[in-house]
Amino acid sequence: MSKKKLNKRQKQAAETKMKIYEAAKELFLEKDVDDVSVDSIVKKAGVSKGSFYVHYESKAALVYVLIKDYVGEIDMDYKTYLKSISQDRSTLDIITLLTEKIADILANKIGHDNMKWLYKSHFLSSISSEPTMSYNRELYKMFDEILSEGIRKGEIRSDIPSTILASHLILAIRGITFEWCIRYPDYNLREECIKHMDILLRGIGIQ
Amino acid sequence: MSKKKLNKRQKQAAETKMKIYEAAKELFLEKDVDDVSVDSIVKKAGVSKGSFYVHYESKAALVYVLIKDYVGEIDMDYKTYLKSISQDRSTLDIITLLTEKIADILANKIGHDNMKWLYKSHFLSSISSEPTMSYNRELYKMFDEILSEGIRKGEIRSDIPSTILASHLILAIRGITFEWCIRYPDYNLREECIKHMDILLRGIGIQ
DNA sequence: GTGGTATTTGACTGCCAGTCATAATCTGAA
DNA sequence: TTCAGATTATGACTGGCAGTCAAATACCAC
Repeated sequence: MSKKKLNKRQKQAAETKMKIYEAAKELFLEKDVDDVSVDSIVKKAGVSKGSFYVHYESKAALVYVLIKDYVGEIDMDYKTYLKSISQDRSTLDIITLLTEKIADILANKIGHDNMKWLYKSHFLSSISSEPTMSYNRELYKMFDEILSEGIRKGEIRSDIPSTILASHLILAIRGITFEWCIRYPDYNLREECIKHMDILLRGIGIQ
Repeated sequence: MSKKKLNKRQKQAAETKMKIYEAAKELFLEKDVDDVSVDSIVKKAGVSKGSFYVHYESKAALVYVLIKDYVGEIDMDYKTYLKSISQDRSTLDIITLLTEKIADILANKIGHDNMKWLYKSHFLSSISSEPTMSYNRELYKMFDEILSEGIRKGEIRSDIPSTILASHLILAIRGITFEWCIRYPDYNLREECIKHMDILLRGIGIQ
């Protein structure tokens, strides 16, 4: 973790690894991950191909790290936004607003191409889905907190545990995002999120 | 469409094409589509590689045809089942039953490996998602019919058109299936479909 | 210093989708 | 019947890419 106490060799190695990471990051922003070869990464990074495989087990392993870091960043964005919402809103309002924010970030910050690739990566055995799918992901915790508070306030049905409800809501957003990835550009992510949530939230509210 | 009126050459060509189709079908049942090379298909079919590309533009084009045919078959299964359900059930019951049937077929008839590959194929630019995703797909029509009948009977909220509701329900099933593809085997498709539908159907019913 | 280790290098392997020049076969018009 | 042209079939070959490996280099600890 600490940058200190590295001898020259270790510094050199860390530098090489970082150069690969940064070069890959830039290239992946330019084009689809599948269209970026390891050769092009090492060329951009100014290191050899053999070096690449010393620092990363495979191309997929590098992509995994990039995704993991990026998901972490995104979840911080969500958290920051959530804190900025005034607390005296209804639970359903908060969920709706957060959902809209998520749709915005997916569509505008991350973008369709990257999202599409991310979803595809879930189907590649070489890349673990853990960073995005883990129930320990910050996103699940956020929804869980909102929902358990909603149950406490009597705004949300209490016959299903908040963690389960959270997983259903996130699953739904994922379903809509999946649909968006495929139907793009004939599909408005934000709009469809709102419409679908309207139905789903009626199903989790107190009737 | 008709088998007649083919001269010797055309018969021969049709035979070759069919041999490729059948060989591919068998191989894809044995292993993941990505692990089946064109070379292995033509070897099994007993034709040359060049011949393959006379009949199919690409490996993806062949897979497309196989998927299209298979989706057609599956939709017929759904339809047959739907007809077998007694008509005097409530709309919500019918939808629940149909959803369970779909989950059964996906999990047991098609199976996890094939479903995973099918979902992955949506992210390959070489393979069109049209057979599964088209709103003209038989599945959408079936849900639409059930829902519009439900609206007519006053069991389903009437502020959203039945076609839109149908798309939301199918999207939800797709979302759960997606989750199942990734979380397998730690995820029970049938069970989760039922639980999610329970919430969603509360949201589309008359309150 | 020096022996051993971490790091780097790039040519090489193996795999696979797709191509192409060539050959074999059939058809239909003359 | 004939044969020129069209269809279909062949398989060696190309190009691109992920990953390997033996050899070279640079560094560290003793």
